[in-house]
Amino acid sequence: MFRGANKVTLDSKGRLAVPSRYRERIIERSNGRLIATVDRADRCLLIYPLPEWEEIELKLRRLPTLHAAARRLQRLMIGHATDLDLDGNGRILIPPSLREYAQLSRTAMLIGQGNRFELWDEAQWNEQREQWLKADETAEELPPELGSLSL
Amino acid sequence: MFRGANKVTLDSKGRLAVPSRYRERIIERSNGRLIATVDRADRCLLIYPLPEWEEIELKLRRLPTLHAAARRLQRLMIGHATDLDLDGNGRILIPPSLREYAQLSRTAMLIGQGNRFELWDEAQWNEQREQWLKADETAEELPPELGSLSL
DNA sequence: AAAGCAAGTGGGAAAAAGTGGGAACGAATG
DNA sequence: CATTCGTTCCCACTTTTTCCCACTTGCTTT
Repeated sequence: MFRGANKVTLDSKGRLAVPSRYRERIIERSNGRLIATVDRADRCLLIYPLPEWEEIELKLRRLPTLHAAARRLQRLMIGHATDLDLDGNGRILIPPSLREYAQLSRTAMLIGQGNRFELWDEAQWNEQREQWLKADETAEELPPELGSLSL
Repeated sequence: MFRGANKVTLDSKGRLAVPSRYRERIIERSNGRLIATVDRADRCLLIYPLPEWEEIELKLRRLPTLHAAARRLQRLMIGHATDLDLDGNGRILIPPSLREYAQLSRTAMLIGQGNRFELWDEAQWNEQREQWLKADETAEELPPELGSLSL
């Protein structure tokens, strides 16, 4: 699975070199085919190997179409899902609309998150991280699954 | 299936170039025949490959005719359903009545939603999207399928 | 410390996609 | 019956995208 935080650069055409240590795994898992979509809560992108995404898309499509919140989720996630293929140099091309959504400038962070990556603009990633660290978790109400978590 | 958000333009004759990555699939699925109709809730159009639409029409027609809401849905959806054929250049012609309904200007967004597309005026799509993102989902009543969804 | 290799970066050329205009065909009306 | 309006089909141009090649940078090894 994917782990770790990587500083990456988007060139003038919007291309992003996937760190080489992930490439082999991506190619064997999905023949280099990835899907990027938007994150609902944060201004970042989610990048899945195609088979992982297909499972998620199936779950989303089974939700009731007449339910407003479900429809919103479908529109955001399936509506923004875009195919990205690794090119001959191990790069992917982030299309302008997604680049805009995540407010990506030249330097970005590619974060391994298990079955997917998250792609953040570097500045926003750093800012968010500081905020997460500051938040005093003990003061908050934790859902039961979290309270019993042992790290 | 269809995914992704595409900026498209309607020319002065009302023609819309379907992004090439979808064309092959549309042609093999329905020989280039599409059906457009109106969305019940939002000012946008729904565009289905003919076979997909036929299933939906069947479902709609099976709804109880005496139920007022069902009757409304039938009248709106079946009543506005219009044949659209891909022309030699991969374009479809959006008829004036549908263009009006969705308040389509020159630039529009074609959104893949699994078995169909949605066609929005660009400005309205952007506006709606911002609202959806602002909406705090956690504050709402989510159906059980949504609450346990793991993305 | 230098050389070699691997990874990352940039640019250019070829191909494909998108756009607009015009001509031909058909229908409708005077 | 002729003319005009509207629609459809087709061709040509422009823009965008994709693919490929070459250079740079930084690490590793000797």
